[in-house]
Amino acid sequence: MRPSRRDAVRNRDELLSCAQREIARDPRASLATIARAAGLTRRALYGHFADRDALVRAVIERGAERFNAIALGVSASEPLAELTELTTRLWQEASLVHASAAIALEERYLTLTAASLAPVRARLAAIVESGQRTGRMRRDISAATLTRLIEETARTLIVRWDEQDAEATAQLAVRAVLSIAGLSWQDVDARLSNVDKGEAPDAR
Amino acid sequence: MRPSRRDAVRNRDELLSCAQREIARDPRASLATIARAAGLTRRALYGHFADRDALVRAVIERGAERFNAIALGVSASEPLAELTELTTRLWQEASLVHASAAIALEERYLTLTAASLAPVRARLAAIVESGQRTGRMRRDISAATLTRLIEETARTLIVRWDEQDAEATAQLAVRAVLSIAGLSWQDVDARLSNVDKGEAPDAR
DNA sequence: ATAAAAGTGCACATGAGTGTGCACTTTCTG
DNA sequence: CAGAAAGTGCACACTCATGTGCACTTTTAT
Repeated sequence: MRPSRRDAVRNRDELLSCAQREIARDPRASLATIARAAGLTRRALYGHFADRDALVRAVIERGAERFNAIALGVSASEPLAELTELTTRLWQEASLVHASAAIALEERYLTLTAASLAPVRARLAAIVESGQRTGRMRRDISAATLTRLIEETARTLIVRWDEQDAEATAQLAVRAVLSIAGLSWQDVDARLSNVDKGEAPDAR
Repeated sequence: MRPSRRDAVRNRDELLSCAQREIARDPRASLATIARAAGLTRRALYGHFADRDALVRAVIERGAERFNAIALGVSASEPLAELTELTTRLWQEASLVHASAAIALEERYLTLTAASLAPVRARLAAIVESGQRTGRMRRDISAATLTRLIEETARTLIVRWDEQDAEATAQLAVRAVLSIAGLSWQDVDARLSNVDKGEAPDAR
């Protein structure tokens, strides 16, 4: 009655990351596909997860940890810089964002997915609040709506841009998000041209 | 051997619009669901369309006509006004945009969906070209990329905003699109405050 | 009113995905 | 090495959606 085996732990982990990847590619990836990607049989998968539902929930909870790490990892001197950093970090986790967006399409996982995204959402809401308060972000839209708008914009860019040039696309996402935040394109461009400058002009 | 019956034509049309609506709601709506929504049996549906594929293609082609009408219907004195009008018109066809986005998720219909969207895309590309040429839209992003970016932004707003207040949401979509086009939020706000003014300030 | 068109209500075959049982083999781990 | 844990390979039952056949009823247009 030994507790567990190391390779089993590895396999479980492999199943989770393969599930995330396959679901990101196709929201209704079959368990057979996922198991095969992890180098296992469909039957073996049931040794780790009771059913599809349990697997998906585990994937979501796994994502929640990384989202939490992302939320905690963002800190800059000023709201627009924080927004830039948050966008970039999320871009680096493209597959995770993609999977979480795909899973959230199913009514059944809406609540849990929202919970998993909570830390990032809270961080973004705080950034927006301080951005509006200090006059660096637009004020023609309420904080709640702007937060949602930025989230949707970032998600769209990350999920729907399969281009080859990752570097350029990440910067495109930042440009889009800063524009949505209220900056004119000249301000966006200036901000991204001299990245070394600590201080940046406000959105006026 | 009479050619057809009027109610049959009506039913076929009803099937098409119900299919569009149901697919907008859920991309994998079953034929039973669609037929029921149209007040028919699943069996009767097969009297109008050979199979699911034929139905979906008919839905796409039906959408193409309306997209074409939208593309032709947009004309204003100046690119940013045209962009505003195009966004508003697409917003009014939210269900169509929604369905077309859902259908395009399937590899199999990508080409046909793209063809159906071609007129609107061409119109948008022309607007962006003239917007950049006259200095009213951002120049830090290539015309092709900006066109795509605006399209994705508009689609996201239209598809993912199920709010109650249609008026406010339509305006939100316009604000987002104009911001993506390069305007500062103050310029966007000024432009939407006095709608009566024919001429508007450029994006500088 | 009547005949053809349209639609109903069943039954059936097919295919894909899920979840389980069971005998068997492989692979860690102490 | 020995034994338990993990995984394989198969069979099976179940569900859901698609597509077809056929006898039957309803509706429309002439």
